[in-house]
Amino acid sequence: MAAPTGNVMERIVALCKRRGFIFQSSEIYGGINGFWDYGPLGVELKRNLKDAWWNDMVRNPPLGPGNVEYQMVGVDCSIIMHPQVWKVSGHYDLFADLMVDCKECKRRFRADKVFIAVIGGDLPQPRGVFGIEADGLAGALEELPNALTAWAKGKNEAEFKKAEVVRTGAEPTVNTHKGSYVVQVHELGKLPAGVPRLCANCWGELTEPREFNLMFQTYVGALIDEESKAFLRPETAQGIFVNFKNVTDTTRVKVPFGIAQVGKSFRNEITPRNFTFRSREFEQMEIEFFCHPSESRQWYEYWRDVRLRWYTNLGLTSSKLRLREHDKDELSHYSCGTSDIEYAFPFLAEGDFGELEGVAHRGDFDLRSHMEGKLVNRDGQLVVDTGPDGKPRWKGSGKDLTYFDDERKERFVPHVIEPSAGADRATLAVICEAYTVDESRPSPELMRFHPRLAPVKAAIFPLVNKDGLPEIAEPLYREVKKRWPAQYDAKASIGKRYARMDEAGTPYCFTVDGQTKEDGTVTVRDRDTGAQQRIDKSRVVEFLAEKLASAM
RNA sequence: GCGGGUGUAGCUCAGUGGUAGAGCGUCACGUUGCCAACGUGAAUGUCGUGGGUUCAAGUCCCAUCACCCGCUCCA
Repeated sequence: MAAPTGNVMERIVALCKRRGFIFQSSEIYGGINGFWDYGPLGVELKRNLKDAWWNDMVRNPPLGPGNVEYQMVGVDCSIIMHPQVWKVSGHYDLFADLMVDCKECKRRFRADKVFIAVIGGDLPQPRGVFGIEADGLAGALEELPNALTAWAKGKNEAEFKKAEVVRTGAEPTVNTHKGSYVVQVHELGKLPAGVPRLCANCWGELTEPREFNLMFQTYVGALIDEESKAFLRPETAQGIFVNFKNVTDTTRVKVPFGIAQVGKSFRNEITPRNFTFRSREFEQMEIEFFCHPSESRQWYEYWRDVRLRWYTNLGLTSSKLRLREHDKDELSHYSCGTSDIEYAFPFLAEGDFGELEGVAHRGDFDLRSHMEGKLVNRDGQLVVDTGPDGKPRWKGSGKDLTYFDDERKERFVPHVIEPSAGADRATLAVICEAYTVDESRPSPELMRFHPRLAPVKAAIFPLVNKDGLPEIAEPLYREVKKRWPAQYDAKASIGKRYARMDEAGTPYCFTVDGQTKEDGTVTVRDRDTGAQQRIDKSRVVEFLAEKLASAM
């Protein structure tokens, strides 16, 4: 076969299509943006990955810090939940961002991050107007001198090129060689009549603020009205939080313990891109780990390390993986620490990494929210978000989600560590990692999946499709496939059959040949090295069991 | 959402307004007897989709969808 052409990612996408790992959703109708299907090999691969996660994290998790045992249990929650869940969790407000676009430079801003400065605002005709991009009004005032300089230079406003900004009283003043002007800085949502919305980048005209809703909406019941509106979950985590009390009431788990869930989530991403990396429908593997507040830091560090190790154990090379601790200004308002586990996907620029999993220290934010109502950060304190009437903006359940620790004789709201992994992203990383081109091989393209993840574990071939060889190979195949996904192939040359298995990532091929008839041995061919050895055909299942077990 | 590029067989891609093509893959038969071997044959196309121009459109024009790249966005 000719050497593969095109860039690495294009070749990976082509192989995924060609061999049935991943197809575009609704392809015969032209596809649908942001949705993908797994084919026969892909579904096995992804299932193996999810099974590995469930086994390693839920059924048989590693020992905790100081070799303590802890409990892990699972749940499987509905995708559509009570709409109040999303209002209290903050998704409803956060996902409905107002955005503005610049009609000229085409940049997009969050409406609450754009401020309009009016110079000489006390005059009927302001001396100048420009936009400032900043986080909050205070930030906008801080940013004013830089924004003014940029505007003066960009719009060639000679008078203001060397202007000085001074703060006197409530409003800043701009001093130039010609005079001094009061500056008013307005929030975009509270612009006085007649003040234009201008871009903070090119000072062009901005659109009206427009709503971007990142949650998928649907209606529960046949009657479509505002009352019946509901949402497809944008994360699996909330199902765990709202079942916290159910789990502690019914399972005898004791803090520290974790609840895990694997399932689909939905987000109306603005720009789905990069193959399956950013999809609108995706699958998550999430753990919410509940612990005493005094131990939360050590559990956070524990999970961060456990999760990173899990990926390396499944064959992702450490040089392409990294753990990135979020900066303070990058943290969500509730988080006391977050690390991303990232992978150097081939579709990213050299040196860039894409998120596989976030491990977040969420404090008591989630359980408290579902007790008290939606929380906001006010001066470093998480308090219930209240409306103009002083009542909670979004009411919590009012249920007691505190935990009584019998050993400590103490009641508290557990802190939460959340390792939240993307099943599709991990699958994609595994595919990218496995994809190998070795021009020295007769079959240059192969998928070097970790044997535990390989969609097909073994292939059984008669060297030729006659001379009594199929009569030996077929029973062997039936024996193997009782335990693992296996394939039988009697067609084409032996080299072509090996090559097909290389592309599917099958780690071992067993070939029945003339010698098998004499001494009962078959050859085992190793995918990665091409090396062969002979073993007795009665040992094939044992051989595979050893190889697949040691691979864990 | 913006700008640029691409879209023809399962994959990779040729195709000058005038008959829809190649290589690989797939399937069958033969040969072969441990690494995409060889021979013979076969199947496979809404030329992304919808309009328009034209005697005639894969080719030109318009719209639209999808994918890739760059912005933007990603709680």
